[in-house]
Amino acid sequence: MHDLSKYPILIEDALGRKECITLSCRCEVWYSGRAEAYLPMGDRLIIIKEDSTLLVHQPVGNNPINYMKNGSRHSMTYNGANLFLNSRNLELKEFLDVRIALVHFFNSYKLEDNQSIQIAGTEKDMSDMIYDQPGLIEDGFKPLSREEHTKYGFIDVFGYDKKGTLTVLECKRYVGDLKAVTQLRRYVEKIKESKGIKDVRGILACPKISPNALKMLQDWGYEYKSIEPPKYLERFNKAQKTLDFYEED
Amino acid sequence: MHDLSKYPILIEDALGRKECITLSCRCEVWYSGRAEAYLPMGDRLIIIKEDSTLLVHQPVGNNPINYMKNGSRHSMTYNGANLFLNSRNLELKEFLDVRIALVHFFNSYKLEDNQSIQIAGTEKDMSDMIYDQPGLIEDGFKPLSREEHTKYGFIDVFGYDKKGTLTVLECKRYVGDLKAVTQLRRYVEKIKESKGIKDVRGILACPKISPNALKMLQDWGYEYKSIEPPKYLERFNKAQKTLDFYEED
DNA sequence: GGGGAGAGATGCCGC
DNA sequence: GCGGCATTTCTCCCC
Repeated sequence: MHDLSKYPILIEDALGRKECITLSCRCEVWYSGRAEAYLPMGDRLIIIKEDSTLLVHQPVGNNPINYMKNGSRHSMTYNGANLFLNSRNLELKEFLDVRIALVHFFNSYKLEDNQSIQIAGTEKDMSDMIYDQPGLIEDGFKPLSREEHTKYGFIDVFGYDKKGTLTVLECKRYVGDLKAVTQLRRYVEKIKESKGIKDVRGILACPKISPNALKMLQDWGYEYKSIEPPKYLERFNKAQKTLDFYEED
Repeated sequence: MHDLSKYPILIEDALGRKECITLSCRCEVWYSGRAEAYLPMGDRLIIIKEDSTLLVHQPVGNNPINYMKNGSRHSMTYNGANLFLNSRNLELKEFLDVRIALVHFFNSYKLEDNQSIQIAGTEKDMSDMIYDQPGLIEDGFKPLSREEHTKYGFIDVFGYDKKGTLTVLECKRYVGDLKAVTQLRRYVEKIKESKGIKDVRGILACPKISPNALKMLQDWGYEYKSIEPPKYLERFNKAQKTLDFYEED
């Protein structure tokens, strides 16, 4: 591990074979691009993926402390004392430089994975649920078709209430905040302007709402409807993730 | 590598020693919590950090495809055919389950790092720059305070122009968009209301602005000022990252 | 702990 | 490519 001279060729070979590289090392990092950053010497885990994505992870925390997006070019050199990992993305004008003083471990391996994740419980699922069960908003609410929905851009749901008043709905899957209210306001005003109608209702549909957001909402004459986002996969998950399932498999 | 029975104890020991774990394996993943998700079988890199953060990375892409935040508990079991990595965070009501069919490599190592990153070129730097050099906005502009906190949010910079008109400034470090304009509008309206003044200017300061955002800004009588965010560390970086620097070191 | 807003946000879909 | 917006956003700061 302490002979650093072998790593430039190991890295080059692994990059050529499009392997996933993991490098645990003591290093310092400079970044220049959308901002300027410097990270003093410490132990980190560096990952280079087959698409040339580069991640530098500290030993704590969710997010990489430094990174380069896919499309970057990486090269490693050795100067007799340190390894230097230089990454650059000329299109994005981003540069990342790592000085490596010590390597704790190195591995590279070709990963085979062409699967995509399936997710339920998003804001899209929520607006779909409201389309299918408009009574969740209120009796007599009639959403317009999805085609017209797309025609008006980014409005989650809109339709007519039982009195025939045009109604704009903004869905949030978690706590409705000030931004959600201003977003709703913008859509209502856009609809008023484009349709030439003065009487348009605005409803914010979310499981919770912050106190300030509720006040602003009411000040502007809009409404809040408490709605839980759907979680379609829940039963599927519970059935699949029991150990019994796999023992039979 | 193909004897999976050893991994539960290896993982347990590594977790006990607060080492950083990297596990490259073929697996499928279930997540239940803020949403519901399922990821079919494929090769991934799993990382468990000393603070119990867990990341599942596919061989491409910037972000983890699944993850658990720090504060989660992890355990691994073996049923004679597969390994099961179960993570749960009871406080956040989040659950992640991994079925591992094959291990490509495993490593754990204690990482020592108590350094923090230094960043320049953020929005805060931008409002500081304007506060220090108010002439960047226009001649005679006099900033009163930074980050004025109001009940409807906080304002980056506000002050008086040379004619004595109260002026609200919203700074964005990149392209100003519709959200930035509605944010500025919200602040201006709040100031008008709380101070009881009708004549308040609103200026959006950013290097670029989207066409729709500019139109909305002008429709409402606000202004756009092109300002580049500062990059204080740039010279420092250029000096430090040359190889000569380290050869002398 | 909740609220509000930035982020080197990222990623997705639309035009 | 840009624009607009959701995100299992994450993170920070402040109340």
